[in-house]
Amino acid sequence: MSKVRVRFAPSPTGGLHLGGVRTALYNYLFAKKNNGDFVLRIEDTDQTRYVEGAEQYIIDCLNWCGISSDEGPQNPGEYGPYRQSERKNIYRDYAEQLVKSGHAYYAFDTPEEIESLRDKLKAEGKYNVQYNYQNRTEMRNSLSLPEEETQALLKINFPHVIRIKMPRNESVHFKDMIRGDIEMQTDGVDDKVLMKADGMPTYHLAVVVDDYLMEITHSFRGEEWLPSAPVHVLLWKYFGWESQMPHWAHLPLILKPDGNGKLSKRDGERLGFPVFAMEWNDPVKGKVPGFKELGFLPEAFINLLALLGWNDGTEQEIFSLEEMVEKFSIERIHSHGAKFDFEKAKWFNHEWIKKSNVERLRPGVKKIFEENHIAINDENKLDKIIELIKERCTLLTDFLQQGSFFFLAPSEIDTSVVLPKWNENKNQFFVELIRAYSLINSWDINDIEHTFKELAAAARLKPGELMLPFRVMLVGGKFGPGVFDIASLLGKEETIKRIEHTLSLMK
RNA sequence: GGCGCGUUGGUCAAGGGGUUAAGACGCCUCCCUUUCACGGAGGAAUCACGGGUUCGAAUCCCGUACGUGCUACCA
Repeated sequence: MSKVRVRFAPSPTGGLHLGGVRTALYNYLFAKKNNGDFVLRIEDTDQTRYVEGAEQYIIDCLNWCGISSDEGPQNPGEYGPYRQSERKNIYRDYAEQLVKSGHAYYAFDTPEEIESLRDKLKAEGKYNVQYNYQNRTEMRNSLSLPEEETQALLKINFPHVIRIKMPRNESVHFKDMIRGDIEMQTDGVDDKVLMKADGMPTYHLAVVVDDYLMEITHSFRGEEWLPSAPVHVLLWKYFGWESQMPHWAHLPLILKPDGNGKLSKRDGERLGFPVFAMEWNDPVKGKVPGFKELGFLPEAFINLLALLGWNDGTEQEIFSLEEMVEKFSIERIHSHGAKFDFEKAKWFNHEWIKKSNVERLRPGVKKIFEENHIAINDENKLDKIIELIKERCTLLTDFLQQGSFFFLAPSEIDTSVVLPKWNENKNQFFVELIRAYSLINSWDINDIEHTFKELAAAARLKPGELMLPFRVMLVGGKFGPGVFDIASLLGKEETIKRIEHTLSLMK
C-alpha cells in the first residue's frame, strides 16, 4: 500500500475559520495515525479574492494549533510548487487533453451571453438555470461551432473557458468514508468550467490534477462539496487515473449556535465569540479577534474542535493531540452537522488550564500581565499565584482579574460588602491584628491563620465574620483564593499596609 | 424548483432489534468552603412524525415533515 498522503487546501482569502481548522486537524490526525504526510496546498486560483498576508496567517494558525504541515509552500517536499498560482502552466495541458478525448470543450460565451441564457431560462419558468446538455448546443462553443471557426477563435485568442462535457443520464457512484455509498445522476450538475478565461483553473480541475500529481490518497473536505463530487470522480476517470483516486470523506458542517446554517465568518461579532483561530488583521475591515487572543490554549481549541463531529466512543472528552492521533478514526466522524456551543468551548479551556502545569501556563500568563502593564519580576511568586488561581480561570485572560491584586494594591475597595456589619469591635480587632502581624517573624501561612484566629477568639468574635472584611482589604472585593494564602503571598508589609489602608477608609 | 446530505434532551452526544435511553456542557437544589472557584450528591429527555417488518424498533424499510448544502469563469 502506498504511503498515506492528505492535504489541507485552503484559499488565502481571509481569516482561518473554525471549520477550516477542524478540517486541517482531521487531516493531520489521519496522516499521523497512519504515518503519512500532511500537505498544505494553497488554492489561490481566484485572483480576485486573494488577500495579502492570508497564507502566512494560515500557516501561523496551524503552527499555533500544533498541526504544522510536513510539506507546504514554506517547507517544500518533492511535489511542489504548493501554491496553485505557481502551478498555473500545468493545468492547461490537462484540460486540452480532455478536449481531445471529447470530455471537455471550449466555450466562447461572454459573461453577458451567459447572463442572457439565465434570464431566458428564468423567463421560461425554469429553476434550473445551468449551462448543460440541454442548452450547450445553443451556445457559442466548440460543440456548436464549426471546427474552423473554433480554431480561428482560438488563434486570435478570443477569451474562452474550457468546460467539462457532463454526460447525460449517467449515474456516478463512489464510496464516502463517512457516508457510505453515494450515487448521483450526472444530469443534476452543469458543465462546470475547468479553465477560466484568465488562464487559471477552477477548483474542479485543480483539485483533481493536484491531488493526482501530489499523490494524495485521502481527500477530506466539507460536506458542501458533495454535490460537485460527480464532476471530480468523472475527471479522475477521464484522465485515466481512476485507480489512484483518493478515498473521499465529506465532513459535516459546523453550524451556528442559534437557528441553523453553517457557521460563517460574520457570526462571530453577531454572537459574541470568535470564529477565527487567531486574530486576523483584515487589510480592509481591520482586526477581528481569534480564540488565541481571547485566552484559549491551543490544546483546548483543537480538542473542542475535534469533538465537534467526532468522539472515540467512550466518555472521554479531554484529549491531547497525541491521544487524538492514537484514537482517531474516520468511521467515528458523524455524518450530521453540529451547532457550535461557546459555553462548552470555554469549559474545554477551563479543563485544560486546570490540567496544565505551571511551566505550560507561565509564558502566556506572564505575557497577559505585561500587556496590562504589570511587570513580573518574581517568577517564583508568579508560579505560586498561577497554581493558586488556575482552577478559577476559564480563559487565560482571567488570570489578570484573578491575580493582578497580588502585584498591585486594589485601586478600589468595595467596602459596601463589609460596611453593613461593621462595628467598633471589628475595627479594634484589625488594629490589633496589625500589631500582632507586625510581630510575626516567619510569616508562614499557619502562623498567619493561627494568629488571626487566636485574636478573634480573644475578642470573642467569630473568625468567619472577620475573614470577609480581611479578604476585601486584601483584594478589594469578594473574590480570590483563600485569604490566608493571599496574605502569605502578599508578604507581611503589604498585608499590613492594605489593612491599614482599608481601615482608614472605613472611618 | 431540482438534486444531495441529515434528524436521540436547550447544546455536544453514547447506543445500530430486547437497556431503568450512558456521559458531558448549561440550568436548578443540596453538601463542602462563612467570598468565589474546585470537588461531591441529586433534579429535569421515550429518541421529528406516520406507516410498515418483527414476539419486540431509538435501532431495519418506506413515506412525510423539518433542517441544511449545492445549483458561479468562488472555493
